[in-house]
Amino acid sequence: MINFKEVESLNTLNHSCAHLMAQAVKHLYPQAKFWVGPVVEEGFYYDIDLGDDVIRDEDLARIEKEMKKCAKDNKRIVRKEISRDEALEQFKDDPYKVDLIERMDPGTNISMYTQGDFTDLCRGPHVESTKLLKNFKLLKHSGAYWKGDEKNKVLQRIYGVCLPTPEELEAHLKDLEDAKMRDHRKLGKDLSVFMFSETIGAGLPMWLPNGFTIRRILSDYIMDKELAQGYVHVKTPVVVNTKLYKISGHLAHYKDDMFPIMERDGEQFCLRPMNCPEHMIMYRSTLHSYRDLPVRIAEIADDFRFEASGALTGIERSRAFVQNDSHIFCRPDQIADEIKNVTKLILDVYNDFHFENYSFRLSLRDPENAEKYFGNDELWQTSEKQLREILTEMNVPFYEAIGEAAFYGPKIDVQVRSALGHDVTLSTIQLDYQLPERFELEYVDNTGSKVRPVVIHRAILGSLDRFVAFLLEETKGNLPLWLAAKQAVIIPVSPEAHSSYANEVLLAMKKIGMRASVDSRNEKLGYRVREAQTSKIPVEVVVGEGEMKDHSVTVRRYGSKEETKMSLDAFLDAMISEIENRL
RNA sequence: GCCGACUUAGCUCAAUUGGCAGAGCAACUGAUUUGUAAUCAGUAGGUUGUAGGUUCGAUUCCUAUAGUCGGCACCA
Repeated sequence: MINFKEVESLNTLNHSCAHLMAQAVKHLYPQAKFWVGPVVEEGFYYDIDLGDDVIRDEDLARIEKEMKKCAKDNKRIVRKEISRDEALEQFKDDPYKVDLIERMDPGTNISMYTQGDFTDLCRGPHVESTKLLKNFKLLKHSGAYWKGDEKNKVLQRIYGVCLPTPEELEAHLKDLEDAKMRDHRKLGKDLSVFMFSETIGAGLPMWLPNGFTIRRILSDYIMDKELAQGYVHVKTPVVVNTKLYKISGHLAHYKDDMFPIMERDGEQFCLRPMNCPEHMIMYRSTLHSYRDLPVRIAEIADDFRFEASGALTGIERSRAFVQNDSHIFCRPDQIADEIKNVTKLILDVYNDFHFENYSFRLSLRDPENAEKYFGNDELWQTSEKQLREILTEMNVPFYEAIGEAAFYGPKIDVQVRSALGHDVTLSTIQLDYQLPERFELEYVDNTGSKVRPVVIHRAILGSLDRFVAFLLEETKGNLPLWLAAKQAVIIPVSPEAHSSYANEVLLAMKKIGMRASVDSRNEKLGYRVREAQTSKIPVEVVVGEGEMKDHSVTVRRYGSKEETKMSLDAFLDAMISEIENRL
């Protein structure tokens, strides 16, 4: 997908197109006042105050029409510089422009761009003339809080995209359409992976047999990896007494994101939004020697968060999900090694899934919002520095993001992009000095005194739900053999004559642990082949007269037209190898 | 939660200005016994998301509500 922000020529083109749109909007809505119109990865947008008016779907076509008119005029786009004071005077009736100008340094000149009857404050640069802006499309519109603060007025935001030629525009719009085809919500429905029901409730997914099979394979896979790395697995309850979250601080910091509290016999309970506090209690239940650390407690844990209704996105963000969670309790001198091991595990797992499109993000606190976070400045600076050094030392490329930290500590997140372009966190590693303090965790050091350990929170697959969402989108629903819910279908050419041999083949495949079935329905071969293909089943085995005679199979793989006849034994060996090597 | 939109058979979609709600696929029944992407015929399937209202009459107009979608905000 094109990144309009990073390609310089497209950046200029799209920013100029934002001005063209503003000009058209001004023609149609004379009361319009303009905030900012930046270029973003997907094109451009402009935030506009229309007074009491709002943009509706049908308005986009009207605005597009007016833009075409403005572009046809072929107006030159002219730059002019004025002083800050002159600018303040000229825009004194526009509170948005005044706000922008006042935040610039006194003494700096301010540039303005004019095209025909429209002038806007802008840093530029712009294209020469409006006639270069003919190949655009307004994509969507929405309300957007001024300055991103929900206490502020809702402005009207209109998104669009502009390309140099009609052909490129058409191709780009086609790409956007295609992306929708691999949206995990569509694939999940088409392939019967999961479902939602209005009667069950919004954001509460139900995993269908296919989906459950995939999840079971994933959780077995990750638990085996963890066992090999010295983790221990536990199970803790999803309903807990709220006093647990009073100690952890979640009740103060997180209550809005939790399901409502339940009361019975004078006690309060809640559905857990995460399981860290329970692991703290579990650690605290026994005495720990410095020799025994690190203790790595892991759980495939059901968690519940009352996500805002507008935030729900299939199984990518739901209200009930399962985390592949762990808490590592270690000595301060073990932090670096532990974080390195977790990072290595993440890279190892991503390699097994053949993921390539991900990036490491160092998530830091926003010092301007210090009250949102626990702990003192010095501790934050030390731990942020520590994570930065580890990533640098490991040669893992990363970027830094201010304001993305957890309230108790900085994080290393692994970010991926969904089919529709959302930036979501898959894996996470979090350094935490706060919970050990709040739960008064201890271990006995080599002098016999009690010392506080450090906690590292980490999730490799993140949540199994979100992981499956990403997996479906990355593979377009065409899962590798080891993960496919149904790995093979065996089709007897004639259900009557060849079913018994087909069942013999099935038995052999089941013996090597494969998930397969025989399709002996009273349908033509072509019909059954078609259904196997549209269900994206990786392996299709056809058996008829010939195969029966020499104990062989004819194999066709998903997405391929090639038919390969081989002995049953050779076929089984190939399957075993492919599954074991996770190809 | 906020702004905008959508919701018709199991699925994908139709239904002219308010006038008897349709199609394809799937399901079921029968015939057909199949060599790599849809064999033929028939049957059944709906309080048009839900609850109100306007009207002689509502899938269509209005109100509320639920769910979904696109953004915004949120996202340990």
